[in-house]
Amino acid sequence: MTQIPEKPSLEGLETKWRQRWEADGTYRFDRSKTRAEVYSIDTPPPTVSGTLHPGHVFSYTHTDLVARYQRMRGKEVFYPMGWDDNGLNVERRVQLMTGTIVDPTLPYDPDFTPPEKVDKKARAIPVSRPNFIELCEQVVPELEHSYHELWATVGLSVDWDHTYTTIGPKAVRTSQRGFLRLAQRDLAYRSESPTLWDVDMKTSVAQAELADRELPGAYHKLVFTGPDGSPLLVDTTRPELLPACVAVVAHPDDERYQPLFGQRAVTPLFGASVPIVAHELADPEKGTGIAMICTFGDTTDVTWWRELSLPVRAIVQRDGRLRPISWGDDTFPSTDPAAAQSAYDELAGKTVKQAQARIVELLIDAGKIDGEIRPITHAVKFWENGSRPLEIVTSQQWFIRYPPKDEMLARGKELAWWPDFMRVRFENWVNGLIGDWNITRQRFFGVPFPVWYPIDSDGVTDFLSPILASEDVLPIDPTTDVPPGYDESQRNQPGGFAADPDVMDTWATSSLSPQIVCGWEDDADLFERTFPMDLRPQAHEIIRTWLFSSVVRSHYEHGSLPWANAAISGFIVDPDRKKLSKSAGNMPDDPVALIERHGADAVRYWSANGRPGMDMAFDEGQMKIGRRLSIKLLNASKFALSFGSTSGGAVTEPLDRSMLVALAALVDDATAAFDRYDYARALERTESHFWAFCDDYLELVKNRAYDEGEGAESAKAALGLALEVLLKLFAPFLPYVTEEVWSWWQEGSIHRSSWPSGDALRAAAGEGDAAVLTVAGEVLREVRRAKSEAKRSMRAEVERVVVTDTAERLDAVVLAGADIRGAGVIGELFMERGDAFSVEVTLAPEPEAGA
RNA sequence: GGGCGUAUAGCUCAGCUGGUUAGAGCGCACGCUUCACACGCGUGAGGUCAGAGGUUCGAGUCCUCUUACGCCCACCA
Repeated sequence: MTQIPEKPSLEGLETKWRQRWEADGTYRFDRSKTRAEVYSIDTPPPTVSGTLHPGHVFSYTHTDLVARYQRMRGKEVFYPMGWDDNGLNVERRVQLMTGTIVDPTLPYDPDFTPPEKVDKKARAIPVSRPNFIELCEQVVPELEHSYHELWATVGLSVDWDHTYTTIGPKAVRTSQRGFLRLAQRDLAYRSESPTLWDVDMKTSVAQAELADRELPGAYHKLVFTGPDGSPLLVDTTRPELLPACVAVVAHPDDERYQPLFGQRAVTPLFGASVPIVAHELADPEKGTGIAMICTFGDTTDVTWWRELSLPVRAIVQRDGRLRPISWGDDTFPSTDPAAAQSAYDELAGKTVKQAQARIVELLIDAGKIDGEIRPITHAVKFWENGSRPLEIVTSQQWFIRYPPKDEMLARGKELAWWPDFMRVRFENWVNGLIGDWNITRQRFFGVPFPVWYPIDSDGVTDFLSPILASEDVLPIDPTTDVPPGYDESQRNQPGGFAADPDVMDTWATSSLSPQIVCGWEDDADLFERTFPMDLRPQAHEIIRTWLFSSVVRSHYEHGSLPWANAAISGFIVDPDRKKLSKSAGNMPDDPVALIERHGADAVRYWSANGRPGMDMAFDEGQMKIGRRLSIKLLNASKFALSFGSTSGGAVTEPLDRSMLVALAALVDDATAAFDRYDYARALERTESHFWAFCDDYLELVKNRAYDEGEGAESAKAALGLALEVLLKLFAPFLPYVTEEVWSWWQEGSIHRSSWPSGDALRAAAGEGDAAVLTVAGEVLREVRRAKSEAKRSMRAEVERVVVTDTAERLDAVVLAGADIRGAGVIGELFMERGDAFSVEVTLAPEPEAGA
């Protein structure tokens, strides 16, 4: 207990209590508790590659509100934090921060240090893969530190002893183990197939990471030669893929082309004879109604290629340039190989974009473009963070088989969604899934596949007979570790082995976050106490990725959901309802500045107004209100305590009992709301109750509390009880100011105290009647109105007040009569029976000025 | 094109299973140095609840359609 300050203030509370909580281990997880006593939270590991913005604070606060509520309800809360430092985004960030780029052919340079200042205009410095990983490992902890600082200041009640990273040894071991188990059950398999490919990052990209962007393009009407030698017009937006054309396709019902099906057409410039085929995905409305199928221009090409069993004529390399090709063989047939070769030589080595420009010139020169080129705008697939459109290349990839859709949908039904309608997003995604989950990334800073491939005596690597690492040696890196039965000298040698060169998709690791934090196989004791978890809080935009893939992994490994509840937060929008983003230029100040300006509690207050699943406008005005509320709590508490609280004393006065009855209803309401993850309602109810408590009850009771005797004792006991309950109800939202006030008169941390009980309050209130305070407040309001209209001070004396009302309500007025007279400075208080409530106020004459 | 959500005072939002004159805070206006708080207190003025139909004794609340916005999915020749 400390002295109540003369002038209570919010300044410095964050630093003071942060340190104290840390020193006392207030939020440390007690792992002696059983599963039933534990509430475990699968925190989203923020990706350290980005920058923190108010949206992060918004949603992470929501989780903390739940954590604090559950803790006060008596649950032992398991609330770790993770950092997502794995993946393509981190690599990109490190590349930019250090001005480097990986060249895997370079040897490790132990003396390499990145430049002090990165010259953004200069070419990136090529570094070896081990050097680059070193850079990542240096940069990432710096990023993590700034995140930790922010979260601690925001007041997240995280147990920092359980922090994990998605690239740390624990995470690598867990994801390698998860992978091996799936591979052993043939649920993970390796296959060569067309894959969406980012030509800048030179890696494949999963369906879940795609984003469409509108790009300008143009229809070119290419002149093919039809079966009878007449022109066959084929519209395309990708003329540069003409050399990769393997067929032309029209809708089976399209009468214009029905006679041609089964015959062949010849491509312009290259003279390749291709079949004319039918498929229902061909749209008679688009272009000329007949399309060329290229390997591969888009995912529809992949579908056609697969379903129509067409050959592969791949021309785009992994760097996005056209590869050299010799025309005239079986793969690239031509009626005029020499002409085809000379045309193609103009394109080889060029980027897709350059090749397009050149081939259009060639086609025009050859008279093979019919009519005008018609510019259009169309959606093109990008990697969500990429800068050039994705291409499709074929390569070796690891895939995870998806479970049958009905099993996945059943899991979605089993999960409690807050709000419930978010389940639909999950179901939409499951129903739209095509193919399996490609978990391979051709990157460097990630979780390596714990796999090698044998090389036969002719030096040919057998990618279809992977050598799996054994679980007990994990984590491993196959590029430095050696498979059983081999030694290092056999690496990349005939008769030896080759390491799997790739790393896992970031979601292949993140999907195991429950297993990572709960200590799957590594810490069976912890796992038993925490898994399956209670809550997955996350944003709705990653339902299709993180939530979905986590459900799949847990379904396979444990035959259960990874958690019982999913709380889906909305995000912040600007006043025009646009999503906040740096690119849109509507990003407000960074969270650190907001906290400095308004205080952590105030920023939390604003966050807490966002109900689960609802987007909310960014509004600093709300933070100001939160700050005002915090200050009010300080002052009102100081006032309530200034009478000397007698906790546990008897509450005997009708007004006091009435207040407690109303408070009990509030507790019930707030508790029920929290149980539905509706923290926003709990706050709103508590807040409005608290202001009414200050305006009416404190005013009504203070004269009596200043006195002595039974009435005063009742007031003090009621004030103490009410303050304790109100502080507890506010504690999840305003952890700093409530802890400060708590420390003035209570032992221990409020955040480890027990959540209030409505029944206990009702027991203390005895025969309380909520109407007493309500009616007293209404009478008081009328008296104030009279004073306000007379432009008199609230302290102005009132000669007499006549209250007209029903008998019942007049009884309530009688019970609070003395308190009303005191609060209103009323001489005489009369009552008259009537049908409607009215109050007649006669003010005392205004004292002479200067008297 | 399909799905989900949102639309209530100038602004940010409540309004739970339909029930008397639609609420709060901010902002605004007018007042008040009231011994917890001027980072305050009091009082007040602001709304055909997006639009059109319908169900009902009764609709902001339920149904249908429309409009606007947001998100997810699909399309991408």
